[in-house]
Amino acid sequence: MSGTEPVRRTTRQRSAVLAVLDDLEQFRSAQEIHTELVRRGDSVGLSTVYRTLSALVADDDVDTLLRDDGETLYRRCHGETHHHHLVCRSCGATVEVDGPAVETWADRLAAEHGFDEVSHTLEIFGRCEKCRV
Amino acid sequence: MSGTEPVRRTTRQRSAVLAVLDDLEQFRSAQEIHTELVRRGDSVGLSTVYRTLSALVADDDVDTLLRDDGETLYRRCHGETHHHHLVCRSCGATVEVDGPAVETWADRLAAEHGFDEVSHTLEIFGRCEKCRV
DNA sequence: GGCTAGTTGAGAATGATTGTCAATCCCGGT
DNA sequence: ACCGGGATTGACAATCATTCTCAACTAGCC
Repeated sequence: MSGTEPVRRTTRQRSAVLAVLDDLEQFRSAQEIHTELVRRGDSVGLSTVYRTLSALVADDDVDTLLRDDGETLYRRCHGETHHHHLVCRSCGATVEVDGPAVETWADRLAAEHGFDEVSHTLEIFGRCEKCRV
Repeated sequence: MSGTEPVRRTTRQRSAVLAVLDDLEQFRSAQEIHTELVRRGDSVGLSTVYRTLSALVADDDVDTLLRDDGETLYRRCHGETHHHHLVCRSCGATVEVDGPAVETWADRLAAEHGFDEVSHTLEIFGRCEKCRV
């Protein structure tokens, strides 16, 4: 079903958002990305930032992360496959990690309890070396 | 530091919120809990619902869960210790699960990358038996 | 150069959550 | 039972991220 990715035109705004994402290594909120665009003098409407990010997520070009306060963070990821993140709470530095054992554990557990269509979220937060006092 | 839990008085409102939490087996949003209170004719101000839930979370009497859309869900849990949840996406039925291997894996991984003050979030979503078509 | 459907953006709307602050209530002391 | 004061409440405003609206704009194609 589908596979018919809706056509995405190449616009100045879309390119600008992608440029910011490519430059930033950390997870950033839509608001922060918008601010960065303004700072660069390459201003893009806030609505457009949200729309573009949603499209990128739908196309699996960007990863998302839900912060404790419910705000959504975005980041361009390198790994093609499913992976998790080890994120620094202060600076946002991110390490992509695999957790094959966790995946199978979660699936088996769910199956044992009669659940199907299983998915899971797993993120690790901490403080990286550079952010120690 | 601290240990001095601020005193919590016993009020009608606090009891009402706890009563609802005890009756419900699933994760529920603050808004839903507020609505349920009104339905019971045991109305409590929305601010108070939020305040009470925050206090309960601070006292480790209630567990929270962040839904995909960023809304916070609350539930009274039985396990004393740290645990995770297997939650049904349609009906909210919840199974409390342990994941000792995951804990150590996460901690070791974080340490290897020079992170400290590590915490993590892990929730499993699926569709329970009763909710199959 | 035009056509047209996808795209944009300013601002309004939504919805959860938090802040304000005067009125009210719990509870230990009396 | 009666006080007094600090904890608690609640109606409402304020905040904040995110989504919606819709007229104006533009990329890609003839």
